[in-house]
Amino acid sequence: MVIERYNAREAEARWQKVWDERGIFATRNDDPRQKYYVLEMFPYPSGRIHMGHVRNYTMGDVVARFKRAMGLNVLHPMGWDAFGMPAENAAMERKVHPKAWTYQNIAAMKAQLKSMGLSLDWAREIATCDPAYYEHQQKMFLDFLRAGLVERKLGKVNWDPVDQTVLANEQVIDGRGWRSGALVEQREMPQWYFGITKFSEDLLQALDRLDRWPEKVRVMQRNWIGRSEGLLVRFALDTATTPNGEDELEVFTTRHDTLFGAKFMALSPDHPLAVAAAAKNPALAQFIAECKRHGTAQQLIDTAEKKGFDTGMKAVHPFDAGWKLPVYVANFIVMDYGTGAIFGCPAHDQRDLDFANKYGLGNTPVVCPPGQDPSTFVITDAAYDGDGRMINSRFLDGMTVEEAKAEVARRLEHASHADRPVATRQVNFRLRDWGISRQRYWGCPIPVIHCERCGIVPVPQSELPVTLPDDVDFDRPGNPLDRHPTWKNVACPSCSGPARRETDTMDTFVDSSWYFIRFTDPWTTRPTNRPVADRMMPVDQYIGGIEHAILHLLYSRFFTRAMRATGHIDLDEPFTGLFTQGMVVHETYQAANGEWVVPAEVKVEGAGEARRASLIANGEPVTIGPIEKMSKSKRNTVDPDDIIASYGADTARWFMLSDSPPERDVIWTEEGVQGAWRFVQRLWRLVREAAEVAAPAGSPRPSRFSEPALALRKAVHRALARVSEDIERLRFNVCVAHIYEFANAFQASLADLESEPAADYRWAVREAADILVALFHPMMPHLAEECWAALGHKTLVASEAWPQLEPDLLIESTITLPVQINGKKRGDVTVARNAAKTEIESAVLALDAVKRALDGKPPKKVIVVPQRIVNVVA
RNA sequence: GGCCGCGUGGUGGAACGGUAGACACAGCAGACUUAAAAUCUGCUUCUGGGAAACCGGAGUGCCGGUUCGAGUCCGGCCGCGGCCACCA
Repeated sequence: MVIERYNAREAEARWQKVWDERGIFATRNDDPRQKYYVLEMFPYPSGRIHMGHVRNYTMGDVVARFKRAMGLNVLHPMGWDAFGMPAENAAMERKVHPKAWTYQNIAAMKAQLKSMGLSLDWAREIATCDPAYYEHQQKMFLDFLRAGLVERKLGKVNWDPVDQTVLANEQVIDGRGWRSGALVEQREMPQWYFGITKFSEDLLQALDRLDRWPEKVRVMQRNWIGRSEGLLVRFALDTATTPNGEDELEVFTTRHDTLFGAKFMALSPDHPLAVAAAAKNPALAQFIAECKRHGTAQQLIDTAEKKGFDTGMKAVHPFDAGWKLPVYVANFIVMDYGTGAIFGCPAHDQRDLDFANKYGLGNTPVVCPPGQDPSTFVITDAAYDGDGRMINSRFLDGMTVEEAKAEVARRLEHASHADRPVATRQVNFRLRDWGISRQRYWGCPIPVIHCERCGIVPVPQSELPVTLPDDVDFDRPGNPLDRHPTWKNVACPSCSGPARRETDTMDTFVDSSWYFIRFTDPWTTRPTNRPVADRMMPVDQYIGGIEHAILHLLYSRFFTRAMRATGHIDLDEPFTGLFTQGMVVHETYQAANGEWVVPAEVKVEGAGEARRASLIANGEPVTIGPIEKMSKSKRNTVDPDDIIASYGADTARWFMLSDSPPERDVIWTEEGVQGAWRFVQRLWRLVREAAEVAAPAGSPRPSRFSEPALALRKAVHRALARVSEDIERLRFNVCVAHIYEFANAFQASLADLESEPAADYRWAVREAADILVALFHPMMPHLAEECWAALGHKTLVASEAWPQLEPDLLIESTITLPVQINGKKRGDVTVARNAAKTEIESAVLALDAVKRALDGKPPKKVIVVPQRIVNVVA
C-alpha cells in the first residue's frame, strides 16, 4: 500500500471552510447545558501575530475543544485590544490615520488567526476602539462617577517640555523623553482616578479564595496591594520653631516598639510642612528643588545618596515632653505612602542608620537580639531589624517586640494631645488609586464636560457615545483633541453656557478590564445583559502572559467589583481559573558587522561544540548568541505565517505544546518543528494503515478478545485516561508524550501482525484508531478531521463526544512489583493483583537477590505497599 | 534590600514520598536505496568487570536531618531566574 503524504496546506484550508460553513463553534446563550468559558488574553493589533500568540491561543483552543467534547456549552471568543499609542506613532511616522492603521492590522491578524484553525465564535468579535464597545465603557464611567468610584484629583505626570506632551512611564528613558531626548519634568495636573483603593482590603482577602490561580501571581498581587498594620502617631511640634505655628506632625509607623530609639524626624520634600518652611527659608527651598530634579528616575534611586536638610524645627517625643527631635527634610521620604513623614530609628532601620551616620545623629539600640549581651550590643553600620527583647526603653524593657508594640499602642491611644488621642491604629496600603487620564487621541474619550459656571458636568446619556473625531492631524506633538476646533468646544449640557470637553482619554487598561464580560453578549444595548452575564461569567479558564500578573488582572478584579456596585453584574471575581504561560524564546544570531540576523536567513550545522551558523545567502559565518525572548530588536523571531505555510498549523500547534511545560519558556528550534512535522506524517500513515485493518464503523463488539487485541485495547484506554487528565490539568507537554507513547505502541501492534487479523483484533484496531484521532484532535484539529474521514466517518470529529473510558481495562490481573533491599531496587516479583501480603512476602523472600542479601538470616522487616512496591530491610 | 520560584543525561523535560531519566530532540550503528532524502530497527546517565547475555558500584547543585524508602518533605549553604522596591 502506498500512502501519499498528508498535504497540510490543502487540508487545513478545506477543514477551516467546513467548520465555518457549519458554524459549529458558535455559542448560544440559551443553551441549557452547563457553560464553560475559556478565554485567552486578547491581542493588541500590532500588525502581525507572533509565536507567543500561537502558543497562547493553541493552549486555549485545546481546552475549548476538549471541554466541548466533554459536553459543555463552551464560550470561546476573540477580540482586539485596539486602542493605544502604537497607532498614534504610526500616524506620526507614516501619515496613516490611527483608525485605518488599526483596522488594517485587525484584518491581517484575523486572517492569521483563522489559519491556525482555532475554534472561536467569531460572531462575538469586538474591537475596543469601536464606539459600539466604548460607549458602554463611557456609560459605566458615569455610573462609577455617580457611585463615588471615580474622582478628579491632582496627580504627577511626566512632562516633556520640548514635545509639550505627557509621557507614559515607559516613554521615559533615563529621565529623558524617548522622542525629544529632553529632560522630563514632573508636573502636577488634575487627573481622573478610579477608586481602586476603596477595595484594597477585599481585593487582598479574596486572593485567598482564588485557588485556581498560580500562587506566584497571588503573591505578586498581595505585595502590590501591600497591606501593613501600624500606628499613626501625632508628634507635637515646638511651635516656636515652626514657620506658621504648626503644632503637630503625623507619622505612620509599623515599628512603634522602637520609639525610644528615635533620633530624628524626616519629611518628604513634598510634605506641606516642608513646603511651608521652604517659603521662609531659601536654602531649604533650593534643597527641595534639587530633590525633585533627581526624585523620579527609578534607576537613580538605587545609587542616590541619602540627603537631608535640617529645618531647625523640633518635634516632641510622645513619651517625654522634654525630649526634642530635630526635623529634617530628606530625599528618601516619599509623599505617596503613609503621611509622607517618619520618625527615624537608626539602630533598627538601614536607611535611617545611613542617614544618621551621615549627619552625626548617633543611634541607640532598643531591640537586643536573642543571645546577645545588652551591655555590649552596639550598632555601627548595619541596622538590626530582627526580633529580640527591648532594652534602653524605660517601661518597655524586657518585652518582646510584639509586646512592646501592643504596649506603645495602648498607652498612646489613651494619651491625648489637643483633645485627640496621640495615636490610632491604622492599616496602610501600598496600592494607589488608578490614574486613568491619558493625554492621547487614540483612546476612549472621557465623557465629561468642563463648564466655567457649573464645573464638571457628565455628558447626558442621550448624547453618548462621545465619539472620537476623525478629522485630526498628527503633524504637531501633543494631543490632537486638545487643539480640535469644534469637537473640544461645546455648550454646557446644564446651563448651555460655553464649555469644553474633557480632552483626556482613558488608559487602555480600562478597555481590557471588562471585555470578557462584554463577550457574553456583545450585541446588547446596555453595557451588559444582566441575566446572560450572570450566567456565562465568570471566565472558567483564563490564559495569558505572566507580564499581566499585576496590572491587567488587578484592574479587571477591581472593575468587576465596580460593575457589581453599579448593578451591571452580580460577581466579584472575573476569572476563577488563571494560567500564565511562558514565552517563546530563540537563539540569537549576529553577523560579522554586528547586525542581528533573523533565523530564517541563517543555516545552522553540526552539534555541540561543532555547531556553526552561516548566512544562507553568501555563506558568511554568523555568531550564535544566547537564547532570548523573541523580539524585534534582536530579530530572533520566526514568523507564524512562514511556519504555517511550510509545515501547516497543526505542526506549529503540536510543537508549541511539546516538550516544555506550558508555564515555562519554550525554545523554538528548527529541529523541534521538523520533529513535530514528522509526527504529523507518521500519524497520517498510522491511521491510514489502521483503516485498512479496522473493522467497519459500528461493527458489533466481539464477546471475547484475544491477547494482542486485549493488549491494544488496554493501551488505548490507558492513553485515554491519561490524556484526559493531562488536558484537564493543562499539562500539555505530558499529554503530548502520552500520545506519542500510544502511537508507538499502536504502530508496533500493527507491525506485529503476522497473518490475516481476526475479527476481534480488527474491532480493537477500529476502536484504537477512533480514540487516537479523538485524543489528538484538540491539538491537531485539521489532521484529526482528515484522519476521521479516512476512517470512514461522515461526521466531524470537532463535534464528536469525548471517547468513553472503560475503567476495567486499566486494571491488570497480575502486576509486577519492584523489590527493594534497604531501599535499593534489586529485582521484581509478578503476583496476582489482589495477592495477600503474606503471599507476596514469601514470593519476595524466594528471590535469589533477596536470599543473597539476607545471607541466611531472617529479614528485620518486610514492607509491602499494596500494588506499589516491596522493601526488604536486611 | 524585601518577597517568590527553580537547580534531574549532550538538550527540552518525565517521575501520588515507592523501579530516576517516560516522551521528544540531537548523536551513533544498522536495514532499505546505485546514491541521497524519507522510512524502519537498535543503542545512547556515569563507571568497574565481561566477547556477549549479564553482574556490580555511583548518581537528581552542595552539606546534614526525618523515613523501611527522599529528585520529591525539613534545616543550612551555593548558583540561576523573576517580581517589587528609599513603603516608614
